[in-house]
Amino acid sequence: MIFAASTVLSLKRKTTTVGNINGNVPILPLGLLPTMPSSRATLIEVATLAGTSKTSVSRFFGPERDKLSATLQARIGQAAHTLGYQPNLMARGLKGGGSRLLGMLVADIRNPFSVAIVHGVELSAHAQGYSLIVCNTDNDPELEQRHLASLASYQVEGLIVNAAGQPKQPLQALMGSGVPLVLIDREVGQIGAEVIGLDNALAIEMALDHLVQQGYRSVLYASEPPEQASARQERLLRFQQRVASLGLQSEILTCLDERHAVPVLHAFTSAHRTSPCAVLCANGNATLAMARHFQHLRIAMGPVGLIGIDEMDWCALVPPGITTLAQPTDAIGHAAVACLLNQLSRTHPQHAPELPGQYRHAPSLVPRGSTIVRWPQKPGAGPALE
Amino acid sequence: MIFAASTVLSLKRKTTTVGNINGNVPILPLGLLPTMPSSRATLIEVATLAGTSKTSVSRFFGPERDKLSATLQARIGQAAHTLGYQPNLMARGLKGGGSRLLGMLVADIRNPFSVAIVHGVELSAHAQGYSLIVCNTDNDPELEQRHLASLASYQVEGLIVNAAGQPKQPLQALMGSGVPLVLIDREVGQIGAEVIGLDNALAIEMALDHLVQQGYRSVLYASEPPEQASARQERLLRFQQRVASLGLQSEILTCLDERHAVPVLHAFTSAHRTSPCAVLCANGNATLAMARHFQHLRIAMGPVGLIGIDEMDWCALVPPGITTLAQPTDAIGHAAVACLLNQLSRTHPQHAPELPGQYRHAPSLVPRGSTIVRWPQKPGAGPALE
DNA sequence: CTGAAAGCGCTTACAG
DNA sequence: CTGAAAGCGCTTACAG
Repeated sequence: MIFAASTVLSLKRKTTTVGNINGNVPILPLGLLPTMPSSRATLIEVATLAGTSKTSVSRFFGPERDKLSATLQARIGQAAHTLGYQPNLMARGLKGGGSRLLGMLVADIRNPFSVAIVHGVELSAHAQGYSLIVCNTDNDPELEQRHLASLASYQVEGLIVNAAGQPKQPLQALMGSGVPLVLIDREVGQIGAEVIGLDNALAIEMALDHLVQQGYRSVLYASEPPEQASARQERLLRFQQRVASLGLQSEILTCLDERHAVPVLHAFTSAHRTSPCAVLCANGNATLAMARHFQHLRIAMGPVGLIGIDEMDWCALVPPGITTLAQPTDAIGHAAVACLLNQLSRTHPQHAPELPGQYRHAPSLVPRGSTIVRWPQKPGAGPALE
Repeated sequence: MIFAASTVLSLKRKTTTVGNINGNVPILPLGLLPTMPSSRATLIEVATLAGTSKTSVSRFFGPERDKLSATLQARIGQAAHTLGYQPNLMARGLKGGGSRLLGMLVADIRNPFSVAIVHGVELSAHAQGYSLIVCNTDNDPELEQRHLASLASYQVEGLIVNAAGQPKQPLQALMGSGVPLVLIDREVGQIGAEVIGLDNALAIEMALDHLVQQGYRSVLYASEPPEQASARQERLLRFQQRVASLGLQSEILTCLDERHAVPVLHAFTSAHRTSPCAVLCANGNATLAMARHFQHLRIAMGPVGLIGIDEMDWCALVPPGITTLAQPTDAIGHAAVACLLNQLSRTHPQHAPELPGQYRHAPSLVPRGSTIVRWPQKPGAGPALE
């Protein structure tokens, strides 16, 4: 009888045929396919094949296609097709046709929220005929500077920045040379660019109102260190204001490391046995960390409330479900692109000036078991800690 | 009384007037900063300021910098600095210096596994001086074709493709025109490009060995539909082989929708009350779906085993913790870039030919409560359903 | 060690 | 409606 021989990993890994294949790269059939074009077709080849000029071919692929006669259009289309021609966007960008590239700087690509925003931006950008270079800065200000320089090198037509540090100089330089800029979620100094993101004040209000409605009377606010990130600052500030005006007891935790946070959480819940207390997490990372700490301390969610900004796909899975405020990430991404293109349209008035959407977006409350409890009959009694 | 209002940040930021600001975009101070360069500096301006030729400036920013005298280098460096010069990579790419751009196609950017791979690729690419254009295809073959065309337009020097469909034609065309290509996780026809990813056979073996060791005697395999995705096929195939040779009872589920999967899961666990049974999930999506179904049916994890390929940050959070096989995503991303650059070095022998790492990577088992159970004393008895 | 010149693939006035 | 020509910012033989 096998009595839980846990953790015995038998990675026999011997010759599963799939060993490490070093050095010896298989030879690719590159030179072996003489029928393949050895390099991409160019404008001039299309022109020659179609029996016309470069100018006309260029027009065919630009906004002036209508000015070509039907027959010419047909010939060019035919030639381009048989050659598999794709305009070289780098060359186009060089001459003034615009690179049709947008750059995006993301502070932490492994954050699901960031990814959701990138996804929204990408959808919107592609819908407008732009491609997107995404650079992840891993919250490293130095790397951020390098990426910014690199994006400038690629002649991006616009920049969407979720700042890691405060790259005020480089951004100002870019704006000075006419590159439209929008910020996502975080401000950078007084740089005069639009910041698009969550309506942070509203989110905090919604969270606190919900907690109050559910009967919680004291709140521990859990956030990563707020310096440098304006969204965190806005949320924390509003929390402080609101908690005061609601007459709630409160405490603030700005370091989520287990060593620091677990004792704080423990002390907080212990101190508030006489009336229901809850934890409000400033973002997804905080929610993840605090959920772990709840588990570590075997604190039951619900009896001690837990609510967090940012919805994640596992929030419903952790019993009894974690209440969240979901950010409208697609809308935010869309607004960022719209705002960018709107700026672009000042320079290139041929594009219709799109209305930028709103800049501060309302979250939506997703109530779950972690904040929904039937308190014991006796009013004023502490939460059942089952 | 405010209980420990620690860390009171006085973020004055007073007008938190974060309402919906519609239409009315604030005017940017673009024209108001006459000291700013109205556009990016060019090679020729640097040359003029440094009192030298374009050629020398170009050399200064290329691999031939050493060939310039120390004084000339100093002068050029100085001039470039004061002008804030950044080489225009699009122009460089045009002439033959290489675009220094890599393209990456991702089937589903919202999948944490994909994001982790992108992150690894990005790290590695930047370390080698390349930038990365990431295009997400949302598993849409048509969109995939468009993105491929678009990447070609940007003259990427190499392509990393996590295929959504079977874009054999376009990829072959690209390879034909000399663009290095590596595939991630999924094959595309018999296209002759390296596939980099998990050692799927090994992963399945490790999962089954672990389950057997833990005393489970029958296994339900849960996967998204395997057509089109070679990794899914490889995993499924190995499961079938292995389960046969181990003499396990098994069942296969290839539709994870609640309507379809929940009854199957219910029937499976009901049919195997007499000996411990477990569910093996083919990837992170499957794990998420099946965890939901467990919850829906109130099946206790552990007594009914649950193990999945792909580690996710919440797996430890769902009690009693979900056992996973973590993919070494950074290594996979790194291998992809190395393989690409290795191909590139054939064409440009000045680069040292890097050794490609291995192509099939071993996962690592992360054992948790969902597969670790102390079975009841009586051997042969069913799992305790607490 | 340094530079004049040609050319990468495209766009855009300018002229028919 | 169509095309010849100049030029975008850079690199790279080729000559000194």
